[in-house]
Amino acid sequence: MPDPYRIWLSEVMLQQTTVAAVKDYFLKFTTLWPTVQDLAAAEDADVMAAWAGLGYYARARNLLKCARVVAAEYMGVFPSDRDSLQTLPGIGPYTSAAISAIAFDLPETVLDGNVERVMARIHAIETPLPTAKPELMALAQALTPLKRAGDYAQAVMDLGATICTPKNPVCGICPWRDGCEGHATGIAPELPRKLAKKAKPTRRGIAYVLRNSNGDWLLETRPEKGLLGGMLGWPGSDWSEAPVAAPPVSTGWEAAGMEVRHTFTHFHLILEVMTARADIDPDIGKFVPHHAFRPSDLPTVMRKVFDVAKHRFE
DNA sequence: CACGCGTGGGA
DNA sequence: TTCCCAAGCGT
Repeated sequence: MPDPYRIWLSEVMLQQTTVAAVKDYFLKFTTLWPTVQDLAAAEDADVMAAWAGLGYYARARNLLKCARVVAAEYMGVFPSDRDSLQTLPGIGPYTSAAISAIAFDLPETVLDGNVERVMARIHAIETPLPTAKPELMALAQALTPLKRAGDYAQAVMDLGATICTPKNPVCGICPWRDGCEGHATGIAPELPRKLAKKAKPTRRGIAYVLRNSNGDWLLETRPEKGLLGGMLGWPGSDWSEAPVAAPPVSTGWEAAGMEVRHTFTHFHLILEVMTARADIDPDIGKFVPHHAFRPSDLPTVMRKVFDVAKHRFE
């Protein structure tokens, strides 16, 4: 049997994330924390730092919560049934089915974006997502085998990731081409249809990068909830149309000269970067010693700020 | 239940 | 440059 801990970890990392992006993180996590008990015993800050750059940071917070529940209430043994799995933090309909099927060989139907796309195409479903989801689930259930449902699920997901791709599907080499109604009618590449998305607004903000005379960096741990929750970051203004400057100390701030641009799920952000050196005790955050500071512990937008600011201290 | 929540890569 | 995403979940 595959190690349920590793299946769970990989499935959570793969939520809305490509295999290429996950690979190194999976190796890092399994090296640092080989078992769910090891992960459960880890420091929050270490787990968040190890997750930095992978995005959707609520996944990391829930990952740790889940590990601690499994360690404390399940004696370190993951449950095998969907219903129990789905009560755990960060495990929803997709992940519970994937763990049941892949780790425990139970005949659960795994429905992710790949399976939705493959089902929509082979059955030529023109109903747009998310409306079509229940229909696609029923079609996926009808095809799920009683044996090796996990292998089957991974095969369909691999098909969706490599051949039945969102754009430019390679129908010429597809093993399901003959039975594919979408291919027969020539609309496969357009499926699944989706409702139009909202445009992303642009917000602005100011980030403050402060070092003291020891070379330590002023950073804050962001609140648990919300954007970049629980992650390290530079103190700054709010992010809005008209940000209100809020430097952590009153001193001679200088603009770094280059803006940082970053796009989140639902808005574009343009950050002005201000830098200063001062030994004033700040109200916000705390100085991280020079030797303990690793830019790789920061979420990507904060690492971009560092990349712009660091030249000011050379 | 619609929305908030990251990132890097490809077209 | 800009847009589209990719193995979803929580609220």
